[in-house]
Amino acid sequence: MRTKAPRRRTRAKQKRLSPDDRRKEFVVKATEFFSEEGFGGGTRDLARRLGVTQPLLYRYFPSKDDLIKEVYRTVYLEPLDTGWEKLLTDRSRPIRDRLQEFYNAYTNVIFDRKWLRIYLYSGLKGLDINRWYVDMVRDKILSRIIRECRHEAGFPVQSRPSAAELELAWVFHGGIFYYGVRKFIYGSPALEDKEQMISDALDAFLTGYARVFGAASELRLTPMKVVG
Amino acid sequence: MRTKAPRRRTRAKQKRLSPDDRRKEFVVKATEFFSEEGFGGGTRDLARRLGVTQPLLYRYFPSKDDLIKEVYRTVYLEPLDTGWEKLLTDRSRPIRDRLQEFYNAYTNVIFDRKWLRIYLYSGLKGLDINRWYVDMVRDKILSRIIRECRHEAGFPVQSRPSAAELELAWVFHGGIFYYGVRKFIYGSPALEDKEQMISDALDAFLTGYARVFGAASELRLTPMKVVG
DNA sequence: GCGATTGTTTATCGCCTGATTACTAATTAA
DNA sequence: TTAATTAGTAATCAGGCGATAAACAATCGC
Repeated sequence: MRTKAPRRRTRAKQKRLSPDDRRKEFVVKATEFFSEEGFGGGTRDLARRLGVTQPLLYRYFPSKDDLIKEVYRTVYLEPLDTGWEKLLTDRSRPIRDRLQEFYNAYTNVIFDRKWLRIYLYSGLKGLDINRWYVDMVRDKILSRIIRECRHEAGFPVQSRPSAAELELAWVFHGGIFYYGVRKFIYGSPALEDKEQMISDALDAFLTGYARVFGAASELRLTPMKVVG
Repeated sequence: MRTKAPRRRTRAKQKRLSPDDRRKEFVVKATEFFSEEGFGGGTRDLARRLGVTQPLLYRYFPSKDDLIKEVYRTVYLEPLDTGWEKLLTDRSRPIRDRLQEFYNAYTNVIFDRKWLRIYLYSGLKGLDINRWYVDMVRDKILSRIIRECRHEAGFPVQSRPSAAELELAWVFHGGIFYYGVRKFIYGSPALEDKEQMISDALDAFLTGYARVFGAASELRLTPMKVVG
């Protein structure tokens, strides 16, 4: 049916990239594609966006699902682990500075439309990788933050953070996370400079932590001090 | 298999409900179905779950999309507007009590697997109804909370809340919201009693608000009654 | 140059999807 | 009882899906 026979017409499409480059290009573009369309997006649409034909995808990935797994891998694992743990535990600096710098850096990574959308999609699918990520945040970030808070307050740090402490840290962390969701997924107008938001949230968290857990006893006491 | 026809072999499936009942049943079950499967879920699977055949859906809804719209409507609009605004602005009670009670009630509604999942799916789709909901939270809940905080602190309340104030309220609100996401979508173990979490988050928010925007001494942050 | 290798496309398969039509049978009114 | 109405089903359509096989064409070793 096509204008096939008469002229040679080398199709402009054919680029014949090296396998490695192709593969990387596929994963990068697939990440953009699936982050917008969801993982229900079709392989034909994806191929069209890539400027190649659909079966070519199957030369590089055995199945759509394998491609998706690679997308998860690059989204979740690649941008992580950039020395954040050391940053958080460097007690030569004030805890507030450390937390501000950490959350500046952390949000520079995750406050990205692609990242956030893929994260939410995978969360809705109930994927293991999502549970792994949540556990990682709890164990590598929040638990550490609480330990630093306890150290700052003169509490014993060898004991595990209490459920209530962890929960308050989660609310703080989740509140910051939700700022990104509002801005980059809901398209809500960003009401303020990101670092200012983090600074204010940090103030609230640190003073709140001191208020809720800063009583003399390590046992959970309801805050009894009535201010003024 | 009713006691109706002795021989006839009436198929057990046929129930012939009244149109109103059927329709309502369809919407309710469709909400459950789509909340789990996402809106990419198939009409045949939905029909199977309903115990009817797939074409019957099209007798009650012109298209799958119309059914989905009805699902949104019942999820978003039905459980809302239960006198929360009055609760928030009742200045005969301490602001902390009001906020605690409000968030207890609010989370009783939205901390529901169905609700949260549909909310997130619709957010990822970028639907108008989602933007409407976010605007509603901002204008009807957060702005009001800030106004009460300002009143409590002796600030002028006629001026609009500043962007920074609104942002701090969003972080607080989003942190609470994210608790529900963690618990009901990610299946993360709920670390603590919900109302205790709200109480602690409230302490952090109110203390933080006072620290960031005003003199802490002028805010009454803790409940009157002292819990042993 | 030439053949071998391999990146890329064309054509297609089987299955599933949303939606429609024509029929069946339960209910209602006379 | 009987005829009209309508809830519900069986059969099916056109199109899209993921995936495969075979044909084509760009590159590389020689």
